[in-house]
Amino acid sequence: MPGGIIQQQVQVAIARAVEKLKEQGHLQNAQVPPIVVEFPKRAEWGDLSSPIAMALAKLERKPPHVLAALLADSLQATCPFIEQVHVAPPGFLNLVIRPDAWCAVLQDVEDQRDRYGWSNLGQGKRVLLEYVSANPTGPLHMGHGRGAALGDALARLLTATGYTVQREYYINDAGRQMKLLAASVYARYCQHFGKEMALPEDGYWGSYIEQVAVQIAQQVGRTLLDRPIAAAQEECGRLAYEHLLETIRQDLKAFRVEFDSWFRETQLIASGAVQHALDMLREKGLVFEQDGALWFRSSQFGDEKDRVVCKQNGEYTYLASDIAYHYDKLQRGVDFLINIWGADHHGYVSRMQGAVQAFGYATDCLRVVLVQMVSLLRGGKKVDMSKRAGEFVTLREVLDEVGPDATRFFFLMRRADTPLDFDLDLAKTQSAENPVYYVQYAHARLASLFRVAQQRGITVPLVRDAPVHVLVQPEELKLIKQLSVFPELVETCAQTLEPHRLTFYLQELAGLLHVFYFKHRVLPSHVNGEKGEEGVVKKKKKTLDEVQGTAEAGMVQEPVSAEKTAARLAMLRQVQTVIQNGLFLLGVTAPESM
RNA sequence: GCGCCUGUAGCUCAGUGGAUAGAGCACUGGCCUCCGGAGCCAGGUGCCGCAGGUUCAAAUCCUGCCAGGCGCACCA
Repeated sequence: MPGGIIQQQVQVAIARAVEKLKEQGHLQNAQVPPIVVEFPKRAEWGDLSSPIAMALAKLERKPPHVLAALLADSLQATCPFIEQVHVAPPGFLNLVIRPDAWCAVLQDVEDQRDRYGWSNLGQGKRVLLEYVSANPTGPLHMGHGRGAALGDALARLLTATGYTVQREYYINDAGRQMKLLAASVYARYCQHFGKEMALPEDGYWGSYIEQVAVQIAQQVGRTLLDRPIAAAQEECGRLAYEHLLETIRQDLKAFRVEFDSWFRETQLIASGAVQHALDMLREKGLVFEQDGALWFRSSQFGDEKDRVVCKQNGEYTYLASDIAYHYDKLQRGVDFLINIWGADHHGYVSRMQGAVQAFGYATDCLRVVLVQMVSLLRGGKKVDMSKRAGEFVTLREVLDEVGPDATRFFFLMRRADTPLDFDLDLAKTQSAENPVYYVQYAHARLASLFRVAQQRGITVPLVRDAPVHVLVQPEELKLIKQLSVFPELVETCAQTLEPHRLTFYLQELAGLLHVFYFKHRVLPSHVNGEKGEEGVVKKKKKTLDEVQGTAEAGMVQEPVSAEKTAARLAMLRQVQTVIQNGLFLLGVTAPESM
């Protein structure tokens, strides 16, 4: 697993050292455990460390510190960029890297620019990513929004790591829910013209139903009033479906979430695909009749019990459609499927994986990401939402209130499988407390710095033209090290399907930048420039209290040479690139100014 | 009752076997004559739900229990 460019080199060096021990007969085992290289938790343990000796010790049944010492000697002797190697109990290898070696990271970022962090991990494997897939029976709510943000981020991450991604929205436009929608809208339509008509008891009560009914009334006038109820309802259903789906499309567009394909359940049924899928299962003996219904033997695949696929009344269940749908997806020549579902569907996972298996595919051809609930916080209190009464805050309302950037970032700040409290007030605040602004501000601040530099006639040099070896301050090295981890992080996010890690990474990176920026000057000061020399900023007498706030930083006394200015500008350009790349993968904009 | 998910600082949460477990918020006190103060610094808090086990090493893996959420339709 490729970490930063330095980590990779260290891994290679350790691997060579291990081979050498083998040749010298210190190791009996042919097997070499994975070579882990990581940042140690404490600065005094060096720049990088590896527990490799402990892993080897286990296989070799030798004391870890002995193996560690042997490896240390070998590394010390052969690796010019490793300044020192220490062995710490019980057998850690702690490495001090020559500070200027880290500059390779900056060159790496500059070479790859907006492709830094991208990789070919997926080797072009085809992934079909299905997300949102909300029923067209109402506007999108916050839960859908979370799924949308997650799906879009995953699509970006998977694309960036070398997968070929198709984004699909599955439209459940058949079945009971659509009938209820039709009846509900028809009732409101009739009521609009003063004709009495009761809403179905378990129908849709939301006020948006009335709005749709009014739209339909304007569209077709009174023409449906005289039609037989069944036909009129069907027509209402069709029109309502079109309106609601269009609303969903527009909401998603406003959220900057796009799909490559929209797949309709009714098409699946009409084409006979559902029947075909069930026939195939029947041939395998995985479908049987009982009590006048048709059942899928899902219990053979870890489900609690068998499930009905065709009801007594001859209609397919949603499961039948979904089985056919997943078969269809698998048949399209993809390597695996990813579904993003609401966590309330978790009981459904084993059934679908069963279906996948039933068709002869491995269970891991289908990965399901479950997304937990979203609650809205306003004024520190939860906003009541009753889906039954159709009273919930829609995604659109939140988008209008806080904008797509903050909304996306907030949805992605938590792991998918933990419930999310969405703090509306926090999402709207424009200060450091708001993580989105904190990160975006870092980007804008750099953009501003480069603008000022340009105004002063100072160009931002390329890394190869900059004296980057002068970057030795702790704040500088921390920044560079953080940049070096980015490609590995992107891969981890893609592999675990967990974009939230990226939000944490970006907050850390932004934090490191702000600290650096506070402590160190980049451009030559012109306050002191009255003497014509850039450099030392005037020291002012400080009280003890003030020293507490600013001291230790040492930034007030620091001279800014032309070299440092050039090196820092070159470095900060790369920081900006990585922030930009990271935000891009989350679908959040990187503003030049705010 | 069965299944899935979650229990980590006052709150919200990171931490895919490594060393003395972290961040943000909240609270307190500081820091702007110059590159964006939308920023920074300094203060402290933890039987990592509980109990066993595996391991040189466990918040992390296994088992059991406790608590919360969700699911257990011929609805989607």
